[in-house]
Amino acid sequence: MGTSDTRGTRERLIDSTRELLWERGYVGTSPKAIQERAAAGQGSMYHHFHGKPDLALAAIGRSAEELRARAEAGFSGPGTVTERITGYLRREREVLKGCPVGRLTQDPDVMADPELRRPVEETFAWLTGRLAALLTEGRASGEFGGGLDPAATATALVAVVQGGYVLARASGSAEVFGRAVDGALGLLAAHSR
Amino acid sequence: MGTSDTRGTRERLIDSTRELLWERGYVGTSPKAIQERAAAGQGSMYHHFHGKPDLALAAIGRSAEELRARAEAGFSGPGTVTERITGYLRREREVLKGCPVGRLTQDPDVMADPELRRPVEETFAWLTGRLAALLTEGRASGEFGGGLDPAATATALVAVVQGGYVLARASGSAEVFGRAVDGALGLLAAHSR
DNA sequence: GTCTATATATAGATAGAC
DNA sequence: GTCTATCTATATATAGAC
Repeated sequence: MGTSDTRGTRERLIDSTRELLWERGYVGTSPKAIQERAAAGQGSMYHHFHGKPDLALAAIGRSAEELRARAEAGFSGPGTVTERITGYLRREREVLKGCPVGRLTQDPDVMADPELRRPVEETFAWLTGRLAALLTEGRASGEFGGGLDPAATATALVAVVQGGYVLARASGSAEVFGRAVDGALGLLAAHSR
Repeated sequence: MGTSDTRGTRERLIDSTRELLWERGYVGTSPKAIQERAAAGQGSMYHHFHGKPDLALAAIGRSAEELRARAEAGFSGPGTVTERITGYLRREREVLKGCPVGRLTQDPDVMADPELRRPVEETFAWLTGRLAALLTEGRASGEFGGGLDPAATATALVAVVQGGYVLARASGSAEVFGRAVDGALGLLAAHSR
């Protein structure tokens, strides 16, 4: 994320909030911790933002945007649908840190606030829809059999990624994430022609 | 869970801690909130438990035990392997509340404490192993093709459940969980003979 | 824009009376 | 076993000087 000194206080505050939300969640993140990590004072933080929720909104929006951009980069690249989906699933991730957006679904205060919740909801709706479109494309081109349900399969694939993070964190091993993905790809392969 | 008055203070404290850990996580759960929900005083809580971590340990152990028992009930029942796995995946769940054990993987203070973490780790190791054994059984009996990788597939299935919770919470809709499960079962069906 | 002072509420406990 | 008092640290700000 690059919390460099040249970024300006406002940006550093957003970055440090993103990191802390990722590591500790919303309830576990205090203004003081944000300030310390950003090397900013109390006054600076409350000058640039109205408070913790306001800062969290900026941070969550940024993380959601980044997730989307990274995924889209893989989806719209070259290759068959299977190749692009495989690339997305096998892309390098900081698996043991979990998903910076997905983890927010476990934060009651985030989910209770419509403003904070929206980016989370939209991110997964977009991601699932995008994968479903790819699968539809693959079915139309004959890459997959007609029995494949694009919407359900797309949802399952996104779930494997999110669940893969959970299992990796539970076991303390990034390999488990790879195993979940391999399992999903193995099943998907059975649907190929 | 039944926080009835007849259960004894100690049990009520464990129950209310389980509920709060489920709803708000470890960091988001205060001793005061636990006491209020259990209708127990400060003194009672610290008489029965050494503090928040001690109480959390009892609560997490109980939840892990319950998850395991419920899963095993479905796994060891009658029917083909596919039927039993389908039964497990489609079993009724409080989907929008998330998984009481899986959500703990997002709690940094739980994962940082080896004692609190162990039940979480063991639960998913057991669950994945148990499903892998079932899939191996199904492959041996010819229910699935030889190309199916039991360990990877089992991991993917557990991930679909955990990720299904995440997506359901993100969208605010329990249906999404069912869609993820349907997608996984659709893929698994392609591996059947 | 940033800093320091100040303020209220809650977290997470300990001590000792009953 | 349970209750009340007390305690220190932190959460989450606001106010006003510089």
